[in-house]
Amino acid sequence: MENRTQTSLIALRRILRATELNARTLARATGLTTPQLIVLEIVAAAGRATPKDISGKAGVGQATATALVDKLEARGLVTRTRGERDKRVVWVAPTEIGRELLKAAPDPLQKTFSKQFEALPDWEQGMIVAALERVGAMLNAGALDAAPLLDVGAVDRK
Amino acid sequence: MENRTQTSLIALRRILRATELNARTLARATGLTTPQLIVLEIVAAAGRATPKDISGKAGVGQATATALVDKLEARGLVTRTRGERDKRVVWVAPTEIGRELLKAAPDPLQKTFSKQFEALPDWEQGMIVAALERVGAMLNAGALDAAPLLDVGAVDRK
DNA sequence: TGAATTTCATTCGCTAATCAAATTATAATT
DNA sequence: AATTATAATTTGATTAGCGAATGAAATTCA
Repeated sequence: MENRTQTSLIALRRILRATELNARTLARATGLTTPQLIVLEIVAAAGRATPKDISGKAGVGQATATALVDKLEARGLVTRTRGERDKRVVWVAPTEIGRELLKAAPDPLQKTFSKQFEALPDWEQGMIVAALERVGAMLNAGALDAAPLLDVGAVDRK
Repeated sequence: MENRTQTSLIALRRILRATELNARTLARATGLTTPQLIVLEIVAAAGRATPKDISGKAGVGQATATALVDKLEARGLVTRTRGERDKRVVWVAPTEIGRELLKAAPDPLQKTFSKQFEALPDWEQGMIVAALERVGAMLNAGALDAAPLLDVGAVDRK
């Protein structure tokens, strides 16, 4: 593999690691787990959301979304309300406490990044945006590739 | 927040999302979960490793490392051997099957990325490397380099 | 209209990951 | 010899997540 490819992959991994660490820190700081926090953010950003919305945006199954909402509801961070028009749906909305929690625990990584990014000269900001978008496009291009299925052997059970 | 900052954050999220999807795809393809795959890669890259090594490199607790090694051992992908010199330690080493699994399941995301990256004109490659490193540095500015638990699944092999 | 189908949310049963604390065995130190 | 340190494991708990099944409501269609 070429040197530059290697270098770029390493750089990418550093970025991923930083975000992973950040997620854990944030989780500890708020007393919520990362998926719970994500759900709360989705709900707060949208004003209200159904479990189905949440499931789609958070990238988890509906059952999991329900379970996560359970946790948040138990902590008084969100409320559930049956839909008026369509009684099958449940609207999940943040409580005041939920909103305040998000406000009080702003993403430190995002903050750090924003601050530094905004201090960069114009040309460099442009370069970074272009590069990130390029990389994102490249990574998403492969998302549709079929997964090579391997015969790893039977799944063991005890 | 400025527009460009916003744009760059969105681009970053797209990258993260792609890697998450990739981890799941990979997990399905190999029949292993992401943490299991990471452990196998660590072990294979080093030739052999103790649970403590694994714990450090994967960024999980020792108990978790032991549990993950259990799974891999049950599937015949790694072996455990007591240390000769120091009988407290356990050396975890990949089996032939384990090595072959890794060889047969190259990271699809990494592959896609590499292929496209290498097709880029020289100046653009340079730009991307520079931008990624810049971003990595910015994100890591506050954080300590501690736990490299990556979704991307590949530990450097040179 | 009434029956079949679809759509949502939830529940249930199960597996995986993870940690902290306790335990066991071995090594090193005093 | 006794103490302390280190390595791995076991134990007990929580969280996340999936898939299948269930129930309720809306929609389609005959």
